[in-house]
Amino acid sequence: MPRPHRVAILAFDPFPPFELSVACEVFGMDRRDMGVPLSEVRVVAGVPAPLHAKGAGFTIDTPYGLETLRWADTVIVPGWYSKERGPEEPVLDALRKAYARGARVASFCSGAYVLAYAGLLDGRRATTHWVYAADFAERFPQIDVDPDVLYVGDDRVFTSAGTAAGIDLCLHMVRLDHGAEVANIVARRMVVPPHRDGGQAQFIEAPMPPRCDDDGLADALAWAVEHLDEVITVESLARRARLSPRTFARRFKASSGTTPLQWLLQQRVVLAQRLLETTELPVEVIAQRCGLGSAANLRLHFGRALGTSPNAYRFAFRCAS
DNA sequence: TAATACTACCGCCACA
DNA sequence: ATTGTGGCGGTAGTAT
Repeated sequence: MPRPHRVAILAFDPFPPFELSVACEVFGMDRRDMGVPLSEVRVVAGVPAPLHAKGAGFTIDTPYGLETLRWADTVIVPGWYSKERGPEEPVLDALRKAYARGARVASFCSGAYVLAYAGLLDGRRATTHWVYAADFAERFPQIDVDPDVLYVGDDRVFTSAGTAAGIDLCLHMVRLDHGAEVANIVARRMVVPPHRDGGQAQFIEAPMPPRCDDDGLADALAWAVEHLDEVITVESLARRARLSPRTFARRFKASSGTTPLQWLLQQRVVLAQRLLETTELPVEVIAQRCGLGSAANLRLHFGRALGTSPNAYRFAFRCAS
C-alpha cells in the first residue's frame, strides 16, 4: 500500500473561500469506504496567518508554512489577488523547488498568476478565469493563454479557469492518480458531472467523450457513435479494436470508468435526445435510429438516464425554446 | 407485467 | 517478481 497522496494548498491573504474548499473537498475527504484511496491535505499559509476569506468575513489559521511545500506531491494555488505583482521571492522559490523536486503544481482561477510569476508557466499553455485572461496574456507574453478551456496541463503543471473549473481540474488529477473509475466515484459523491468539456461558457454535452486515447480503443468508440443504429456487441467492438473481449472490457473500464454496454446505452440515449429535439420523427422510429430497437426499450433507458419519457422530454424542450 | 433467451460483467487463474 | 492478457463460469442485466 503506497502512502497517501500529499496535497498542499497554498493560500494567501485574502484567499478565495470557494476555491480553497474545492481542493479540500476533493482531496481532503476520507472516502475509503467507497473505494477512493486516502489523500492528505495541508493548507499552507503563504503569508503569516490569519488569512482572510475574500468576500466572506472570516479568517483561517493553519500550522503549516512554506516548508510544507517540500512535503507535498501536489501543490495547489487556489487564487491570488494582486495581478501587478507576485508573492514574495521565498514563496516563489519554494514553489519552483517543489516543482524541480518532482511535485505537481496546479492553480485555480487567478492562482495562475502565482505560477506565472514563479516562471513555471513559461512556454506552456495555460488558462485562468476569463475576466483575467486579457491582462494575463499581456503581462506574460511567454505564456500561451487559452481562455476557452476548463483546464490545461502538460507534464506536471496545470491551470484551470474560473471558480468551478477547479472541480474539473481536481477530478482530472484524481483520474490521473487513481483512474477514471475512482474519479467517477468522487464526482458522483460530489454530485457533479464526471467530465465537462469545451469552453467556459458551455455546459456538458455528452457524458463521456472517448478520453485518454488508448490505441485502437478510441477508434472503435468513434466508430460506435457513428453507427449507433446498428447492432453493436462488446465482441464486435473488441474485434474493431483488435483486442480480445476480455481485454477490451478491461481497458474500456480503466479509461472511461464505465462498462462498454453502459456507455453504449448512454450514447444511444444522447442520440435519442438530439432526435427528439431536432426532428418530428415518431418515438418508435427514433428508437430504431438510436439502436434501442423498440419504443418500449427506448422509454426504459430514457427514463433511467433522464428521469422522463421521450414524449415528455420533447414537449418540455419545445416549450423551453 | 412475466417469462424466456441471450449478452455482458467480473473474479479467478494460468500463463506470457 | 511484476504486470498485462485472455479463457472460463456464475451471476447480473438486457431485449423481446
